[in-house]
Formats: sequence, C-alpha cells, structure tokens
Amino acid sequence: MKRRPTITDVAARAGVSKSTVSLVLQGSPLVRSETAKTVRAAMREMGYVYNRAAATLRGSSVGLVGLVINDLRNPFFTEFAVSFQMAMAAAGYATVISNADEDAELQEKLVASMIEHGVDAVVISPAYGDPSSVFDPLARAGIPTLQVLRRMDPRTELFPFASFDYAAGSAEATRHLIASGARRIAFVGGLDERSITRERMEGYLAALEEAGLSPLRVEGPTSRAFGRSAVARLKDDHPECDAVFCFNDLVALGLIAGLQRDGVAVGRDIRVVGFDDIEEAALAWPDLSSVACDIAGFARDTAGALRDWLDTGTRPPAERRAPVGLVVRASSGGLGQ
Amino acid sequence: MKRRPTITDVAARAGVSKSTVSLVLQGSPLVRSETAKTVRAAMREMGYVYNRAAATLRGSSVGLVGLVINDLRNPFFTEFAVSFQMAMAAAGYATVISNADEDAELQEKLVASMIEHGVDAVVISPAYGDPSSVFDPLARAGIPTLQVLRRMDPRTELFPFASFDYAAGSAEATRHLIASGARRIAFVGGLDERSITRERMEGYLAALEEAGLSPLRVEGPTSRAFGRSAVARLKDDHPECDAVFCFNDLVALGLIAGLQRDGVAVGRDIRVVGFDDIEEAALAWPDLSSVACDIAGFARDTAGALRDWLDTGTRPPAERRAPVGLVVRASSGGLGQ
DNA sequence: TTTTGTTATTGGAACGATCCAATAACCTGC
DNA sequence: GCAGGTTATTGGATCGTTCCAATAACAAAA
Repeated sequence: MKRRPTITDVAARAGVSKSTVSLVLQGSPLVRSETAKTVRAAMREMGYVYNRAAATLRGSSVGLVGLVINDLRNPFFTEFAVSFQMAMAAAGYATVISNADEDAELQEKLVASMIEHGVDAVVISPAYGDPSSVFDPLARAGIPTLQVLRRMDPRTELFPFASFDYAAGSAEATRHLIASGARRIAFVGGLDERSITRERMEGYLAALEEAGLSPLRVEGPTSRAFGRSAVARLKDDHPECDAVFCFNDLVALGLIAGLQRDGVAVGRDIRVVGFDDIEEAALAWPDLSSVACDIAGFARDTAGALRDWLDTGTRPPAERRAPVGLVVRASSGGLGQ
Repeated sequence: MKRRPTITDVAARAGVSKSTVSLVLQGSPLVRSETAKTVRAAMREMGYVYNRAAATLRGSSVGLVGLVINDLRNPFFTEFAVSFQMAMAAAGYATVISNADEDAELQEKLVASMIEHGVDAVVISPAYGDPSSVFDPLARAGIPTLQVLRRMDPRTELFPFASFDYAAGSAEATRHLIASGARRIAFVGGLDERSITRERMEGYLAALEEAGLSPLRVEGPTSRAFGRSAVARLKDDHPECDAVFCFNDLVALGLIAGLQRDGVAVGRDIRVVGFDDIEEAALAWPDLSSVACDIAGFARDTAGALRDWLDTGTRPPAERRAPVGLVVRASSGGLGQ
C-alpha cells in the first residue's frame, strides 16, 4: 500500500511549487485562478487528502474540540452532545465525545488524552469529585474550557459556566401544581448534597413558602429505576401526598410506571410534573407535564459562544443561565385527560 | 502565554539529549533507570505534555478512531456509541463521534473530516444512500473500516459487517406470541424497502408460515411518535388483531401509550412485543417484552475486533451476527400481569 | 595494552504542512 | 526600452516528534 500523496506530489503533478499548492489549499487570492484550477485538478486525480497533523505542527488549529459528559446515557445529555457536535461540525470542527460515567479518575484520563491530541477547546459537564485534577491541566495547557450544566470548578472567570435557570423553572412548576389544587407536594429524586438538586429544589421551596405549604421529600438517584421504586417510599412516608414534582423526567416516568402498576390514576388521583421535557415526555401516556429546557438551542448557543471564543478571543460571560418554561400536559391534570 | 515545553526543553532541563527523552517517552529499556527518573521528574516539573501531532507526522498512530452513526439520538445507537467509546478509551484510543442524522451528504463531510484528522479506523452505521461517496475515500486512504448494525456497502470483504441475528430473534418472538394464544399478529413499524426491516420481518413471516397464519402489516417509521399514531391505523385496517410485534421498542412504547390512552389493556386485550430491549423496556408499565440485543457486549466485541485489526492486522470476518434472545415480560401476557 | 562486547546516549535527517522573504513575470506609462 | 509597480510564484526554514546510525562509556576477555 503506497503512502498518501502530499502537497509536494501534487505540486510535481501540477507543475508548480509546493508553496503554490499550499496557497491554493487556503484559498488565497494570490494565485492565478487558472493555476488554482490546475492544482485542484491534480489533487482530485491523485486523491490528495489534507494532512492536519502536519499543519498543526506549524501552529494552525487542529479543528478538534473535546466534549466530556458525566453521564452520556442520560438522554438529556445525549441530546446536548448530539446537538453540540452537529453545530460544531457545521463550523468545520470535529468533536471527540467522551463519557466520564461519573468517574473522576476516568475523566482525568480522558481530558489528558484530549490535551495530548491538541484539542482547540474543551466543553465539560464534570463528574463529581475534585475538580483540580482535570481543570488544572487544562489551565496549564491554555485550552479554552467551558463548564456546562454542572459547575464543579468555582473559577468561572477562567472556566465560564452555562446552564439553565433551574430555580425559576421549579418555582413555576410548583406554583402550577398549587394553582391546580395540590396541597401536599413532594419533591422526588436527586441527592441533597449536589448543587443541581439544591437549585431545582430552591424554586420548589420558595413557591411552597409563598403558599404557606410545607415540603415533602423523597431523596434518591435520578434514574428511571429509582422513580419506579420511589412509589413505595412515597406511600410509606407521605401517604397524604397529592402531587409530585420530580427531579427530572426519568424519575417522573419511572414513578408514573410504578403508580400505574398500583392502579393509581395519574393526573387525577395524583399529579406529576417532571423536569427537562425530554422527547419522551410528550409521547408517554399520560403525557408528562415538564419544565422544558431547550437543550438543542442551549447546545447551539454553547457552540456559538465557543466559536466566538476561538475565533475572536472573546471569552463568554462567567455565568449564563438559559430560560426554561413549564409545559403543561395530562400528568398534572392540566388537560382534560 | 508562553508556549508548551517540548522534549528539547525537557532534555535541556534534565541534562540529556532530546533522543533520550524520546526513548523515555516510549518506555524503552535502553535508558538507564536512573536517567529515566531524572527525565520524568523534569517533565513533571515543567508540565510537559506529549504532542501527538508531531509524532503522527513521523508515522506513529494518532490514537483516534472515528464513529459515524446514522441516528445518534436513538437510544439503541446511543448505547452502542457510549459503550464503544468507553471500550476504546480503555485501550488508549480517543473517539470522534458523529451523528450523520440520516443525511448522506452530511455523512460524507464527516467522514472526509475524519480522514483529514488521520483517524486510525472508522466504525460506521451508515445512513441510507449511495455508499460509494463515503466508502471509496476510506478505501483510498487505506483506513480500516467496519460497518455495524446496517450494511450499505456490499464489499464486506473490504468493510466487514457486524450486526445482530435479527431473523432468529423475530422468529422467536413470533413463536412466543403464537404459543401464548395469539392468532392475528401484526408487524408494526419499519419501512419495507430497508434491509433491516426485511431481516426483522423474515423470522416473523417464517414463524407465521409454520403455524399456518397470515401476516398483518402496518408500515411506517421507527419512532415513538409513529408507534403512538399506529394505534389508529391498526384499529382501522386490522380490527381483529390480537397481538403486535413491533419493529423496535420505541415503536412498541409509543404504541402502548396509544393503546392505554384508548383504554386497551396491554398484555390482556392485546399482546405487544418489541425489539432491542432498551433499558426503558424493563421499567415501563406494563413491562415490555422484547428481543434483547446485548448492545454493550456487541460494542465491546466490536471494539475488540477493531483493536485486533489495528494491532495485529487480522481483519475481522466479512460478516458477524451476534445472538439475540427474547425477554418475556408483562406486555405479552407472559407474566401474571 | 588492545580487542571485543554490551549498554547508554546522542546528532541529525526525516515527516508534511505553513509562511516569510526573495524572486519572477507581467503590466503600465513615459 | 526601461523604471516602477503590481501580481504570481517559489525556496527554505520551521514546528516537535521518531529513529537510524554513530559514538561514548565501561567491563570483561585476549
């Protein structure tokens, strides 16, 4: 198997110097259009492919960005990753996507590998754990790094943070439940020591406070399996409960499955609201009311901010909060079933 | 911002030549262990990071593989992508993941970009469309390429293909429905002109034939939304239907949501079986019977085969079929509800 | 002492692009 | 026909590694 042709080979074939070929490659207006045509023809004939590694060595950007996600199997993050990747691809960047699987040690390895590959930037939704082992190397290497959806490193001046306005969303959802007549509203799912749980509970607590109601809490992971198992916990600990605001849609969907198994009519006997508005929420039965986060839009905005940072050097603001909005469906009794 | 230290800088600091540093980098037994220690200390102190681009230029592998998926938002493919990426990461490879979004033109661009980046290999679940625009460049560049889950290019000697034994799975599922008493079994979802639909229908048709039953068909896309809408089509076209075998779990879950909305008791009034056994199948209500594909295992095997190909040069067999197995749950009436 | 081996270390030429400074080619106008 | 200016083209150094061939250091054998 013979080696790939280089610009020197192309140059020989086209009867010009390699410098000219290089100029053609970057679309310089300096070369005569006729010459350029000849060169391009030679490239096509020889099946020339650009060697980015060589260019990188001379200082041009690799056109590669890293994306590290704490849990890529969660559809919320999947949607973010896919939309982000596509937005970057449209701008000519390839994306190395990695699942850190909530494992700080693995995450450290993944980021180190990305730095070796010379990625132009890193976007990370970090796993829980000591942030310095992953952020310090990025800072040393001078790689623009964005924290999204979860802030682990407090140095947001250095590593700008972007997420959704969870507190506003949970307040809106809780007010909606209260307005629909619910009085004993539980917050199900999420681990209390995590900041995202605190953010999502913040608005819930504030809205209850406003209405003079007291909170009910079932703490736990954020998975569908937990949601399903939480039904029993709810019945035991808070049998009087008439509405549930879930940490996320996965918990809500699991919970609904569990309630249905027990013959409880969701939307009538008990109202349920989720968070994230994943695609499935609108398609489940009953339709799941949920706080919608426009993840695809958020991902595009993130990609846009990152490209600005790379192209013009303008670092994004230290903190950005994307708005969210409640979508009322049958599970909260919002529609006539 | 000063530039990153190179092996020459490290060499100066450690008082050796850059060649020695290079040897240390690849763990050569030629360097005295004491010297190696000094060099490693210097690296640590200076925050040296390996520059893969430079090494690549000299011919070493990039340690980067490309993964192109026709529809990355589908949880089936997501699970494959995530498991594959993690298996490759464990072997020291980074993975560029791309969603072709069933767009052949986009796919062509993505693959071209991967070739430019010099990926060591490509794993692709191709979008529908002319395969040559994406496979020919890969062949020219001599990049080991694996087709998974969908065969678009017939040259499987060149681009080995791996998937699941769909025909066996659909036969098993259909026999199970017949054994449970179903007689009017519909096959819902999937577009007839696609080979994967033909494979998944093959076993269904064979099992019906065996039992002297005739097929019922509702053709369509493979999404949750279609599944939900298919309920009406089913009622109109095949009101006598007593069981449904769905193209995949998404269709099945959508269908179940639609049936529940209409007050039909799934598992009693009508039996439903899905395909893929995505995580949600076990957690939905009622639990969804499904033909289980061990995607994570399949992804690991694929990663293993690819690493063999890269490390030892042994090309995988032209076609590999991973076994599948039916998991019986409540939706097909398999459990006492 | 010289020879012969080992074992460690090193200079320097690649790899394939970029880009600066230098040169060539071609217009103008006088 | 030539100065001056513009437009096109080109040699060659450079980026940070790898790896070969050459050399150095030192011990054991002759």
